[in-house]
Amino acid sequence: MVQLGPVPDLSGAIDKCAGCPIRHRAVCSYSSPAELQKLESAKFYRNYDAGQVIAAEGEVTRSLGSVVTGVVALNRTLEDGRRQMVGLMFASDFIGRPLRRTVPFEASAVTDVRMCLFHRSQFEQILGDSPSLERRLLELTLDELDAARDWMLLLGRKTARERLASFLMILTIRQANLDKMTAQSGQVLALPLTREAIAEYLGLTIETVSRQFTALRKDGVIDLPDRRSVRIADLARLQSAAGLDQGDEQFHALS
Amino acid sequence: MVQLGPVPDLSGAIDKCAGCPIRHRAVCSYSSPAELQKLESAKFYRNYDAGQVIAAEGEVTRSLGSVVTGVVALNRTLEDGRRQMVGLMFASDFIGRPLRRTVPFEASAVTDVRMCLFHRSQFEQILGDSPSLERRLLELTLDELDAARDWMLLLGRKTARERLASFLMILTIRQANLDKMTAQSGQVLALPLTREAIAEYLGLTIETVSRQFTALRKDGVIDLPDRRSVRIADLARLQSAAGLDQGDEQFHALS
DNA sequence: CGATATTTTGACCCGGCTCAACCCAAGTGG
DNA sequence: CCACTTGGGTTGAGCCGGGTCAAAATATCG
Repeated sequence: MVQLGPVPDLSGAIDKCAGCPIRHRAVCSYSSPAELQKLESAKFYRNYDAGQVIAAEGEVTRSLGSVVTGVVALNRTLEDGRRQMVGLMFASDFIGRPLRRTVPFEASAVTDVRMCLFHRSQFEQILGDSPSLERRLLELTLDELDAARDWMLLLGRKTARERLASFLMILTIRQANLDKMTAQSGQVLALPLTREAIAEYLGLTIETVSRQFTALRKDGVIDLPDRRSVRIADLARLQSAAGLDQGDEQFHALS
Repeated sequence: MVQLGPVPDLSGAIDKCAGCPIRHRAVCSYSSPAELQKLESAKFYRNYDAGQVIAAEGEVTRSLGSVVTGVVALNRTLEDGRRQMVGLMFASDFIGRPLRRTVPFEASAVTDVRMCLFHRSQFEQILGDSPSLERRLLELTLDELDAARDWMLLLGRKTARERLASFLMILTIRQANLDKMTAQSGQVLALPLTREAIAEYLGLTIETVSRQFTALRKDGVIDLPDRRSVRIADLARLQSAAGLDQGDEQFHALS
């Protein structure tokens, strides 16, 4: 089902940073042309199929880099198999920790994924004399920490309904921002995650996620045109179902 | 009950960095003597009483800095009052986000606390031309992100018993490291947190925390000499009660 | 069109929450 | 010195939201 190990697909290794779709938001977005030159010669691309494991839990990783397209999930697992997602990375997000040998979680491709990668030692070397790279990495890490803290509130205190509504709100706002629009009722979301992945994100079971989808639909908050899309029928009610009324900071900080 | 606002206690503003107890672990630990000079002239100390709010949720903060002594909790709150702790900071941990105007959580002193602070604008300026400061801040932020992810696993998937055992393990290892020892059975912990704060940390109610303390005691895993201390009667069983067997990465990464 | 995986729905159960009472130590004032 | 208060902690009884187990419904794919 799930294929292990990276596929050494080097197609597109000749791509230029200049035309890169994540050029203005990724870790390299503050880099000068000179720095970009160094990064450009060090980088390489790799593609992963949906479901593929990018890095196993505890594995010694030799490379790290940015998501160019697609969605990557980070998961932690208990011995008995209980799994909790601890990170969900979209285009321009940076995966892999400089200054650390291993990753304490599993990274897997949720959709087909294209990564822009560096060998760790090489990246750390460039990082060492590139303050702009380091500054951007610090910013990205702070953003992730904020997201993790919102997520902790969700996991620790919210009901199943609030969790699912929060998740849909996050996706809605994110997509609206990407489309340079404001979120609004009628908006249609393409869900990149399976029910199982959503359950892992929310700290619930698949069954509960499914029931809450049904409940939100019956309440007229959302429509479910098909299994992989959601139409936001009533954004205001979705937001209040998420346990956050307007004016809350969370949904402004999602870049 | 809880006193709002910072107490302008400037006692000890003349302290030198050289003799600082957190000199070798805080954000300044990589700084050269020249950089330290700049930091030294910009810093100031402030003390807070146990229970005092250091920064309110959403407040525009004008300063940020390191915990010198004591323990600080970061909490997020839902409209209806449900609270979840999202950060627990000890000596040498850094609080406050450079490059951000507001904090999205409440910071409050769990014990009496002493902070080494900087005005935000001044700190950001120094940060701008001090790669060693920025490097250390990145490391500290990455460490916090790791801790946040472990915490998410706890909140999303662990039982009440596992949560409390995990919390006690974390405190045990942290204290052992501070004492330059290895954690072991017989070790006695001074709990800095009330039952309420522990419940906020663990995403549980006070009652459940109390019941789990009793259960662990009855099972011979811990002793409770008094309400604010715990004796680790059987470290191995505590560890397995935490849902992590030996060899797990988590308890090595706690600095 | 089977065959397999994903999702939904149903029935039942249980761990942790709620509500309430009680305990205990540390003030506090008469 | 003692009655009373106050705040934190513990314990008990009962309930309920979300988990578990099972089966049906609905994709998806050779």
